Amino acid sequence: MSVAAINYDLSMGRWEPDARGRLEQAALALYAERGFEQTTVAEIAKRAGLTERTFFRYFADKREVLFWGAGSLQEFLVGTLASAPDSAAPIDAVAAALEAAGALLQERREFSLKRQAVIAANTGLQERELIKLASLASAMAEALRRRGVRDPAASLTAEAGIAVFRIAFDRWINESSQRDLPQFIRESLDDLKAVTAGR
Amino acid sequence: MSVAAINYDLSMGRWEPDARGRLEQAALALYAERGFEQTTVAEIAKRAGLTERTFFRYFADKREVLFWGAGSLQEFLVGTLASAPDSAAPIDAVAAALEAAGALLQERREFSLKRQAVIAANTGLQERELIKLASLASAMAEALRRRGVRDPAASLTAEAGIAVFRIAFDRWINESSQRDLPQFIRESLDDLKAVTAGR
DNA sequence: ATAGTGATGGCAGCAACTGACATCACTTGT
DNA sequence: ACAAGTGATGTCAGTTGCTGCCATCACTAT
Repeated sequence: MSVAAINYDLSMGRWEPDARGRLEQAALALYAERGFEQTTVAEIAKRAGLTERTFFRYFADKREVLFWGAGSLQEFLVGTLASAPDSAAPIDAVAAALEAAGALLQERREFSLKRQAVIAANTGLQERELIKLASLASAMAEALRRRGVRDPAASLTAEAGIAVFRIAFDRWINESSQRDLPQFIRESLDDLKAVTAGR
Repeated sequence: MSVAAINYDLSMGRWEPDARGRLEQAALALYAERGFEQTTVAEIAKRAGLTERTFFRYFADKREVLFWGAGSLQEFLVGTLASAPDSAAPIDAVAAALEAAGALLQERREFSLKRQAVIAANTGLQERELIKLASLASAMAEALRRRGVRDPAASLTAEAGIAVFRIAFDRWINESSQRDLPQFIRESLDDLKAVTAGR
């Protein structure tokens, strides 16, 4: 293992900044190299210059380290949704928020590719991703309710939005074409509208 | 603990029939009584008159014991979808299959209530449920493709169907009204159609 | 009877995760 | 400058989920 592959060095003591970030980087690198199951938490911690116990202070479990960004993504979506014009139909407000979020994700395509490859290789990680998406749906449904949308429409709109996002994201990751993620989202929404219209 | 609460007796040797069923019943009972995390696999096995090692021969992990039925549900859905008339629009064929499956679930409402209460109390179990639903969606998408539906439409239709089912099932479980689950599904689909039409 | 077969038990071991407590680096008040 | 305080980290022991390996049991076929 080359020294360059390690993201700490011996001159670091305790209290080196950004322990969480170092753990995230170390985990993603190791999961990508050897696979999720073949990586122990102790190895991640060691690579980050910390101990296993400290890992579990930052992340609830071995999987969560890949999903720390979900929180800020959720905040962004809810915020964008809340500031949409009142005139927008709920489904379009949701789509607009997802497109904006997609534009952000797009800026880190390399990272997204690497991360998704790791997740795709392990069912436990897929489970975690699904519950994060479900959490996003709940948060968006709540934001819609604050806009006066009633249930079940609010929940259905949010769930439909997440379905659209999932399909669009999947195509963005797996198709070599360099098209825009927001563009994929728009197209998927149009497809959903066609499909639910019985076409 | 009363003797009646135990689903084996000392006259049983090895080779008593339906080990899997006994494990399922024991697990659901214990998860409902003390909660999922407070129940050890050893306790489940003991209650079923077996050992921990045997539990893991029947179920891949402690959560899976609650989801054994998902396989047959998936077969049923795919079969029903495959035998829908060619004239039916994809979304309506999916809805019809889901309604038929809902009619089956309805026959065991007590069991469904108990099981959902256990799942609702634990995020790990919710994760597992989500991936089972995602698997259902994949299987339905594949069935649609065999009907000639192309791909983003097939995936989107299946995902939308699962979203409809989730919302309908949730209402069926949590609303005291004794309305039909298939009826909830129809209504949720209508809501989705309205919502995606921009209303 | 004997050998074979499939289900089960027993045991050792690893890794994920947790609680309790010690220790260190840095800050604050005086 | 020094002591007390604070928050992040280390250390260690323990539980539990889960797996591999081999022995054992009940039953079946020849």
